[in-house]
Amino acid sequence: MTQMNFVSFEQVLDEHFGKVGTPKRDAFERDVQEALHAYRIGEAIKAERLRQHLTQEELGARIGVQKAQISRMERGYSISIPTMSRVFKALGITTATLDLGAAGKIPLW
Amino acid sequence: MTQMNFVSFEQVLDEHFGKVGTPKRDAFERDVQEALHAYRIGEAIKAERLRQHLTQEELGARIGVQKAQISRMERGYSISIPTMSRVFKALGITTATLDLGAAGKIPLW
DNA sequence: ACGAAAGTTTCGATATGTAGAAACTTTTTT
DNA sequence: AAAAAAGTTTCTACATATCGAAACTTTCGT
Repeated sequence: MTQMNFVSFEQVLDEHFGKVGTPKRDAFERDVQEALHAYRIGEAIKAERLRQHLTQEELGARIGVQKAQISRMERGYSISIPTMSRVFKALGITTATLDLGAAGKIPLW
Repeated sequence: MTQMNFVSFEQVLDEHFGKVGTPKRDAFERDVQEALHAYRIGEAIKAERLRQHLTQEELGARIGVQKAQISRMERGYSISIPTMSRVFKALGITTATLDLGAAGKIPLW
C-alpha cells in the first residue's frame, strides 16, 4: 500500500464552505449551532419521557399531537419556544428559566 | 350617583373565552403565556442594549437587520430560539442555559 | 418650538415551524 | 421467526416568524 493522504475536518469545511468569516461559512456555522441546540432540547425531552416510562404516543396524547410529532421534536427538528414549553409542561416540568448570566434570568413559562 | 356594579377580570374572561378548561379559554391562556415570555425576552434584550448605550440601529447592524426588526423583538413580537441567540450573542452574552430544574440544564449556544 | 435622532407600525414577500396521514424501519415480546 | 409495539420518515398543507421598505410617532437637544 502506498502512502495515504489525510485531510483534516477543517480543511474539508474550508474547501466546501470557505474560511471562517466568509458569509457562506458563517451561515453554515449558524446552521450547525441551531441544529445542535434543537438536538439538545430533543435529548432532554426524550430523557425525561423515558424516565417517566412514557411512549411517544402517550406523551403526544397529552398535548394533542401524534407520536410522529414527538419523534421529530426528540430528533432535533428545530423547535419553537411555545412548542418546547408545551412539551415540558406535559412532562410535569413546571418551571424553566433562561439563564443569561450577567444579563439575568428569564422565566420561560 | 346610584350604586355601581363591579365585575372581576375573571368574570370578563369567563364570559368572553369560557371557563378554564374549555378549548377556547385554554387557547387564550396559551396565547397570553406565549406573548408574556416573548415580552420578557424583549425586555432583557432592551435592558442589555441600553446598558451598553447602543441604539436599535447599531444593534441591528451587528446582526445585519434593520432597526425595525430590533424594535419588534424588544416589544415582544414572538421570537424563535435562533433569533434570540443571534441577538444576545451580538450583545456579548456568550453563554445561555435553559434551566429545567430536575430535568437538567441545556446550553442554548 | 423646531429639527434631528430614535423608536414603532403597517404592508407585503419569503422562510421556517407545525402537524396529520400513512408508509416504513427498528425494537421488543411471545 | 412471526407478530406487535414503538419509533421514524416522507409528503403535504397550513400557520407562524422574519424582515426590508417606508411612513409614522415619540423623544431629545438646542
